[in-house]
Amino acid sequence: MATKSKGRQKIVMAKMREESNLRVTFSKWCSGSFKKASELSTLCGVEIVIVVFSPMKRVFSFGHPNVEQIFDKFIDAQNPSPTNSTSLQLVQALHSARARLLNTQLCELLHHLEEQKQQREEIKKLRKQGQDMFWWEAPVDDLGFEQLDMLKREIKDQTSSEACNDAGSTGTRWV
Amino acid sequence: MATKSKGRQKIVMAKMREESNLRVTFSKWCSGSFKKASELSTLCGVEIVIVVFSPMKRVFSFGHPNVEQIFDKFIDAQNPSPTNSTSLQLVQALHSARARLLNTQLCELLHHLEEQKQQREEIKKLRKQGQDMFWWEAPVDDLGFEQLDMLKREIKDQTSSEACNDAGSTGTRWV
DNA sequence: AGCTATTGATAAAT
DNA sequence: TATTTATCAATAGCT
Repeated sequence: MATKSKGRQKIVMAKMREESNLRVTFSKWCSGSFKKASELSTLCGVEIVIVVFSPMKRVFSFGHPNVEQIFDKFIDAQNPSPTNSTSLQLVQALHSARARLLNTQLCELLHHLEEQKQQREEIKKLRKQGQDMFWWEAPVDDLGFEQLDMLKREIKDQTSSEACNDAGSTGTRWV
Repeated sequence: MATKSKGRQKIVMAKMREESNLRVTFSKWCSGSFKKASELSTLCGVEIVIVVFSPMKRVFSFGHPNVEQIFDKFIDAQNPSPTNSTSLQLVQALHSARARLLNTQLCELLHHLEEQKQQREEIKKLRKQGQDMFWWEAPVDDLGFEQLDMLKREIKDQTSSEACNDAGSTGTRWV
């Protein structure tokens, strides 16, 4: 009898036109990306954080092992003492990304950005259609305003006093 | 004649013992992870940021297209007006990660963390050896204290007033 | 930093 | 939107 499937087929690296496939593809690639990050973390014993804004513009992320710190930090809402500087580290990292791009990727990045300006506008149209959500779009529990406000204050504390010391002690640098 | 290579071999998903391979593996997997993120961004037209702390504890990152915004933001150091909320979005993302882990990954994550406590201690030892650096360890230019202080103030502005509005307008939510 | 033989990831179909 | 299948893509071990 005939084959049950054509198997994986080569695809063009461009914005997917089929909106129905877009959701499935995002789900698969997002999962795959997180898995790869997890494995990189395991193999090399390094810390990694990924943040993705889904096609539905919901923020989705993976982190290891720092997410655990943040988890502990906010699950213990009774004790809002800023003991780590994860948020600050992220800002540092993004900052360093600037320097890295300067050295190696700026031209390439700008090229990609040029190509995708139109594509982003298509996304806005798609978003308006209000599709049913997949698992990765599922809503999560709200913390409310008290926790939000606490988070704000926490960030302020971290960025105002012990920032440099924390950065130094972990071997990271402001670039 | 015999084959030129054994080809890819299966590996155990655990901290690599050979320190010499660790560097190469990190380089390969880091590149692969960034490439995958780039492709996810292209295929699905989504924004993605990756931050990795290398075995040498240097921060390394990839972002698309947000890095460009941050690039512009800090390259234009003469004009410290906070016009976007990228840093805030990152904090939101990490916060949402907490809820996601609650739902699906907490047990698995804690299991991994348990396994890797010893491994992280080995990393500290390795770090002290002061190895030669690979390309991904190359130093980047420093910005100095003025820019650092500006960054701090920028974050404060973003987290103190327009946070909720920004989150709402972009479709993201505090979880 | 390049080469292959393999393993691993995933597009299409169910 | 989970599984299965047939491919494509990433990379471990060498050089």
